[in-house]
Amino acid sequence: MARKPGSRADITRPRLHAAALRLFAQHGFSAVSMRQIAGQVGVQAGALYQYIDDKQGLLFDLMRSHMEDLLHAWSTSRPPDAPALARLEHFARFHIRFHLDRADAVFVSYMELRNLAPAHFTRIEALRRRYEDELEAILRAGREEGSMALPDTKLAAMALIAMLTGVNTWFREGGRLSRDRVEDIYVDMVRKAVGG
Amino acid sequence: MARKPGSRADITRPRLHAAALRLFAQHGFSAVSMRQIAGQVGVQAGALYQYIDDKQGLLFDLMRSHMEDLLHAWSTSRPPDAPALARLEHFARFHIRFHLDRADAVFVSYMELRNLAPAHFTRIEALRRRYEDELEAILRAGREEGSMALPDTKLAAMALIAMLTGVNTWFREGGRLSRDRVEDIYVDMVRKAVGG
DNA sequence: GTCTATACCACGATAGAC
DNA sequence: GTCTATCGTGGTATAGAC
Repeated sequence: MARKPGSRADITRPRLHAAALRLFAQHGFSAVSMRQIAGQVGVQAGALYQYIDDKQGLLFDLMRSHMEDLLHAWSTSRPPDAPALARLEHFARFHIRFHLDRADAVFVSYMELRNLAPAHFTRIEALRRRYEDELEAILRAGREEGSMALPDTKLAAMALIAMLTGVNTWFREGGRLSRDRVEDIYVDMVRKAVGG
Repeated sequence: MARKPGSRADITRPRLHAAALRLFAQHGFSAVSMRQIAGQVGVQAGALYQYIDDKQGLLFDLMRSHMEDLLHAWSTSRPPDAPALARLEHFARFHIRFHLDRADAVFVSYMELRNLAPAHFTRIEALRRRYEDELEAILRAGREEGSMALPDTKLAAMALIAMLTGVNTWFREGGRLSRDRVEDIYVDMVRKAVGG
């Protein structure tokens, strides 16, 4: 599609998404005004409606992008064939890294679900469920192999994801522990937690 | 203090707290208006200012009550002297039960920290830290006893709390698993995760 | 202690000029 | 594609009657 003279959509759209994500993460969806977002982008509030249907649709776009990025990144990172414990370790390291790299998107995607319209909520939940299923498949494989002792793989998947995502709540770059060290310690706990 | 004729403060105050907690949990602090809260309480919005300084102070009161309830409940539930692994199991069961019983307060206290004034934030964080320290003390004892293998007790405490609190995000009463069964499965994972 | 009434301000979203 | 201007609504908080 030819770019019209004077068109700046390819600059403004990413700026809009970046500003909205940062502000929603910092103050919460309802606490942020379209005028605030527009101020960060460098346009007037009315101009934003070239890119969104309404404020709530903007939130949905941000969450969908995040979940699709997550699923895509995992699908290209996932190791093809390996023992389940190795795949579990790979998942844990992938999860921690991906989530630490996108703290704002993670925060918004977990905290603002209640501000989605029901139809949008359903679609985001389906994407999240697909990701949880990826972990659960590894745990089921481990149980079948006999390398993991798990009374309930669904519940274990939820427990492990909560634990791993929790890194985001306290980790600060430049703190007492490096990312790699944190990863190592979590991997150790994860492997032991599922062990037979 | 003598109760004036027509005074209904002892009815209205708890209703205010209950309504605010439920609405904040459901829609988010910023998305809820004083008029909405007043409607649930059965008074006009202006009347609420007999009980609060402002909306933000109401949020702080709710969070402080929750954290003080938590610390008090733990201090009366905590077993005096026992092996660290037994104390850890007791903590895990206490944590899951207490948090499932107060889903709204837990949700608000974790999600709305960003809406506290800095001075209030500091006080809530101090209370939360005291609770985390209770778990960390158990983990340190376990390491000294030799019953737990933990490279970093602070990090392990954060990981376990995130995992246990995560039950709130998916557990539904009357679902596939009973509370007791969920507790058992989590306790099993927690014990294994810290194991030597 | 609660009411009605209201001051004052900001919100999301749209219209029409450029 | 962005601007200015604005519509209609609803926000927090307060004042003063009862």
